[in-house]
Formats: sequence, structure tokens, C-alpha cells
Amino acid sequence: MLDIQYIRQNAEQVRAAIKNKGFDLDLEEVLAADRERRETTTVLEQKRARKNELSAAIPKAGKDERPKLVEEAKQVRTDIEQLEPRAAEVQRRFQDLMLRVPSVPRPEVPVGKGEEDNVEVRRVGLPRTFDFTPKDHVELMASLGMVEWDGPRRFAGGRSYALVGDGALLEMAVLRLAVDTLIERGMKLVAPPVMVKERAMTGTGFFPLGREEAYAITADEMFLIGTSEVPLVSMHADDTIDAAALPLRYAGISPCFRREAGAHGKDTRGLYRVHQFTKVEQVVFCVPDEGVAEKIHYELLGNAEAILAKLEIPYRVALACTGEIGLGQTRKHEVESWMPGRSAYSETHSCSTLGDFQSRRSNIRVRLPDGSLGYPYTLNNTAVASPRILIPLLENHQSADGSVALPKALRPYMLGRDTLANPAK
RNA sequence: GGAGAGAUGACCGAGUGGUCGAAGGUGCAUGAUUGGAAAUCAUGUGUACCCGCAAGGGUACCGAGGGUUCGAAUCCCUCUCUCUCCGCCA
Repeated sequence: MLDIQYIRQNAEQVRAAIKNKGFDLDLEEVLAADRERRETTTVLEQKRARKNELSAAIPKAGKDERPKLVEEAKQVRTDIEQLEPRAAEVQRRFQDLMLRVPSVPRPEVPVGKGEEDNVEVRRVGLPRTFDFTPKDHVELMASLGMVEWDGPRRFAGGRSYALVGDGALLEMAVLRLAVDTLIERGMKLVAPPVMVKERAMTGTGFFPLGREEAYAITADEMFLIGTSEVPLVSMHADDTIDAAALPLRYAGISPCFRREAGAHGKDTRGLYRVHQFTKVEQVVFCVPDEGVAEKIHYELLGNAEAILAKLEIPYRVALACTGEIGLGQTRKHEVESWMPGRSAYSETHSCSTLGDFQSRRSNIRVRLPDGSLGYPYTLNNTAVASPRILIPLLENHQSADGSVALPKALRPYMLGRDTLANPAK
């Protein structure tokens, strides 16, 4: 959410943000609702002031004065009761519109519509050239006994899978490697609730737009999170954090659930796009300062890259264009890992700065050194998300005989083994 | 799931219909005192929105939402959360 005063004073920039980010919103509607809201509250507050005046005067009034005052007070109350529903309606409409106003991208963010407009920043590592026909992760995992498809898809539906044997072990190893890396880098590990109330979804910017992307637990009005960013940010909802305590660096680990509502028929093969996965996520709160936020943004990006380096996966980093960044994000980098089975770099990480967008929605504040209150900035980035990360991990390290070499950094988490091989062989 | 207790400002805690944004204490800030500190004394110390160049003014907020009343932190209803006991349970 943006500051309405900021919107009033920078309407042009906000209009541009709406257009460039590709949202369907008429800012004039927002501004009109704001004007209407102020008009109705002014009238209402004047009535309330009169009401307070009268109820203060009544106990002091003499016997003969009293009935007259009570009479007027009753009238004023009736007036207020008539104004209130309209004012509430105007307020509701205003707030609903405010939740749909996107944040303004940082100046360095390229204007563009889709992926093709993202700007590649760097490539690290070279895609391997194979002297045999490489298998994709589906074939590899099948032959290595790492995954079950048929059973899960029968009892749990499309995009379901079960990691088994080395598949499950490898997932745990990768997650643990990521966790340890982040702990070494000063982040606090959190295993948060994965079922949350609507407020957490709205507060982090995933609702109301994108509501259809979340699984709802209707009986209890709860929602399954699509990322631990939701509970980690919400953990501080309504808090006032002392500036001296910032930055707060968290590493969240949780299962994540996504309906993939707009992606029917897309990426249906394998483990690339699934409804349930496990993710280690970095979330940081920092002081409201662009310079500080930028520094942390690159720190988070660096953490993700360090993990990819340990996993010995080639990747590239791209600065996402305006059309590819979300409602609240002011800057986003995507890290795309090389996936031989797709012969392409595909997204495995997403690093975002959100400014005070989430803090405002979640009512998270910071007490600044001068005693004033502000809204902290939030940032987040994937550390590792599995099973998606298993795709480049397995495909890049496969051998001609169908076995997979384990990167050195992973071996301690894999019982000291250096290879995954068919158990039958 | 059953029975009960509770939710007040940064914190503790008073307040059961009227001038209560809310006593008192603690903490914090500033000043006095001191060689310096402690102690002491004095003053100040919430947030959001609206109007205003400002000074300042107004409204709302005592877990949330409704209701009663001229008037609600105080009375009534619903909900949320916390705690205790019983049951169930990984």
C-alpha cells in the first residue's frame, strides 16, 4: 500500500507505475474516492463535535435548559446515524482501491511487458556440453528411484508427486545446505505457521489480487501460504521495531502451496511447476532508506548465488522489467538456473525489494533515531526451493551411465556419498 | 470438545454511565542540583485521519465488531486472542 498523500502528490508517477506494471486500475477512481472520503468525514466529524459538545453541556445545564439540549442531541445522533453507513461505504471503497495501487518501481527497473524485456545482468558458470544424450530430471529420477508419480496423481490429483528414497534425502540435503549457509550469514531460522488468516495474505500483498492463487481452508477461514514470506513478515504485524534492532534477517523454511490457477497445461511435465513444494526463504526488515535497502537486496542476491555455487549449478541473473514485477515490488532480480532438460535458463530464485509496501499494509513500524515513526522496508529472496532446484542439480551433474555426481558441498548431507546411482546396479 | 478466568497507554496497574486520552507507579526525554554519577526535585512523554502556511483546532481509538443511552473504558450481544482445569491427541 502506498501513502495516500504520496499518491496525491505524485499521481503521474503512480499512473505510470500502474501502466508499466500492467495493472488494470484507474487512478482517477482512487483520487475521487479519496476526495469523497474526506468530504464525508468532514461533515461527519462536525456532527460528532456537536454531539460531544451537547453531551458535555447536558449535565451542567439547568432543569429548564436540559430538555431542549437533549432534544437537539437526539437529532444530531439521528443525523450521525444516517451519515455513518455512507461514510463507511465510501471508506471501504477507498480502502479496497488502495489495496490495488502498485508501488512505484525503482528508476533502474527497465520498462517492459514480459520476460523478453528483462535485462540480463550476468551469467555464472557455463552450461555443460554433454558427450552423450542427457536425460531430463524425470527420466533420471525414475531410473534412480527418486520419485513416484502415479500413486500421488491418483490420490492427490494433478501436479502431485512423492519424493522417495534418495529423492527425499536429496531434498532434505539441499534444504539443509541452504539453511546452514544462511545461518552462517547471520540469519535467524524460522519454521512458521503455514496456515494463516486473510489479514496476513492481504498484509503481505498477496490479496486481494491473486486470491485465486491460494488454497483456502474454508471451514476455518484460513489460507495455505505460497511462501514463508507471508508468515515471516506478518510475525511483526502491528509491531513497532526499534531502528537499532534493524536489519532483522530471517530465514524461513516451510512447505508452500500454490494453486497455479492461471497455469493450466503449463509446465505439466516433471517437478518444475507443482502445487506443493518446500522453500527456504530469506526475509529482511530494514530501515526506510533506499541505500540500505539496495545494499541488502544485493546481499540477499549474493546469498542465493553462494548456494548455487555450492550446488555447482550454472545460472544467470536478470533484472526483471516492470511488467514482470509484482504489485508491491520496487525492484526484482530473477536467478535462472541452467536446466539441460529444457535447454534453457529457468527461474529458481526471485529477489525483491518492496519498500514500505508490506509494512504499511501490515502496520509494521519503526521507531527512528530521532524519535519519529516510519515504516521499515522489506526484502525477500529465495534461498532454495525444492523440488524445482533438483532439476538443474540432477540434470547438470548426470553421467553417461545414468548416475549423478553430488557436489562436494552436498556430500556431508548425503551420508558422505559422492554419487547417486541406481540401487539395483 | 467441556468448564472457568482475563484482554486498559512503552510496561505495571486503577477506573462499573458524564468534563476519561484515561489516576498512580515504572520507564523514557529535558531542565535543576553535582567535580562527575546515583539519589532528589520540576516539566514533559500515544497513534491515525481531517482542516490549517503555521500556531492551532477537530474526530476516532481502553482486544475487534454491533447494540442501549443525550452521553460508554464502564451496561448488553457476538467474535478473536491469552491463561487455568478436564477430555482427546502427534
